[in-house]
Amino acid sequence: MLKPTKPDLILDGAIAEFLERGYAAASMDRIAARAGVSKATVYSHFQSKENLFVALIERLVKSKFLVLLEPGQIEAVVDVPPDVFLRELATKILEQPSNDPDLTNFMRMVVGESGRFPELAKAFVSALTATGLRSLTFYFKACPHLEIADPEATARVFVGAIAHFIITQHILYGAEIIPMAEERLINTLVDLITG
Amino acid sequence: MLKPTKPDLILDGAIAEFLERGYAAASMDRIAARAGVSKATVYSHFQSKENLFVALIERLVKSKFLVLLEPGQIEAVVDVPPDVFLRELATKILEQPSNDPDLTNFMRMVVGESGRFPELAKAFVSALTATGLRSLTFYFKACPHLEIADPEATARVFVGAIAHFIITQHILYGAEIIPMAEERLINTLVDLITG
DNA sequence: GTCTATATCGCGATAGAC
DNA sequence: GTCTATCGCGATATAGAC
Repeated sequence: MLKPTKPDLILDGAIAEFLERGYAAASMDRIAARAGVSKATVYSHFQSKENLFVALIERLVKSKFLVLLEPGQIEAVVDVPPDVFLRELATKILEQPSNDPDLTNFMRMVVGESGRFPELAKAFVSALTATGLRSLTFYFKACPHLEIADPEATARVFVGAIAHFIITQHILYGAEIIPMAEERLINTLVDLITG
Repeated sequence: MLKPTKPDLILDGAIAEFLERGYAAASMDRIAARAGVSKATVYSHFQSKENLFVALIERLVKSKFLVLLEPGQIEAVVDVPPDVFLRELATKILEQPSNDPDLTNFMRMVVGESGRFPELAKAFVSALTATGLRSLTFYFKACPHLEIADPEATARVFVGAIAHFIITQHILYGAEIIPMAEERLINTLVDLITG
């Protein structure tokens, strides 16, 4: 499509503005300017700043950052050795912040606004965390020779260790304070789970 | 002391305001009102909103939330069985959000403002995450019969799994979407590490 | 539908009396 | 040191022409 619709232009401008400044500091004037439309046009499509923000985050949750773990990916690889599969999975997740720098600011905003926008936080958990945990739990159950007593809790440990590593190292700039090679985390995690 | 100083009154008011609304939406008028002083008095002690915010977060990082893991605590218990010790440690950390509800909003704010206040994020990582990891790494090294190949990375897994559980369940309201008893995480984590 | 122009308000920060 | 009163600005949101 050569001519994107105005709402799409507005949402694109809003992404940049909100991700850069956060909800409260984002300006509807700047969003309109970035989109190349007037402020009145923004308000004719989204009735308020809060409406625009909610529509935006829901769009981001549903489309842009859903690639992390697609349900179909895991079921197809039950024949690969578990340590190889888990190592690849961990590597792929840890690469995400480098592949899409927006992801870092997006997580900052979801966490930062979770107290004032609980529904958005829940949408994030449902779409990303819950989906990933469900897939990984399914995989652990499908690998009976791993003898995992509690597949669901084991998935929490795996995802939690990796997600917190990303939060600490990249989002909170811990890489400059307590650096650690990703391989060490991956090796330790895979060894713990596959024995 | 019967009469708290003005700066302390101001900081107390600022805590509530910033934790409730976040940096950008916090109002210097409301902070002054909460502290029971005039706005000019606030500016005479802290030259700007940003200065006040930085002073506040540094105070919170250094004092209020440092109780999580004191360095002296771990060294004294090398004779307790590791599984018992790790279980108690995990339980204590997981209880923190209930013991101090401010902790939840504090973590929301540190993560949410980390892009615009990187130094505060680093102060948080240095004071809390790094301290906790250092203590736990020391403990793992002092338990040679656990045969931990990489104590530092193992500490990351332990702390990361628990911290991410808190973030998902409490900060992002995941408890309503993907509930899980804390015991299951603790059991799984301790079993993985102590074999 | 989209624009320009404006209404209304609260913000961070300060001047000046006491 | 602390107050009252205020400045200048940019915010969200809207009215009305086209």
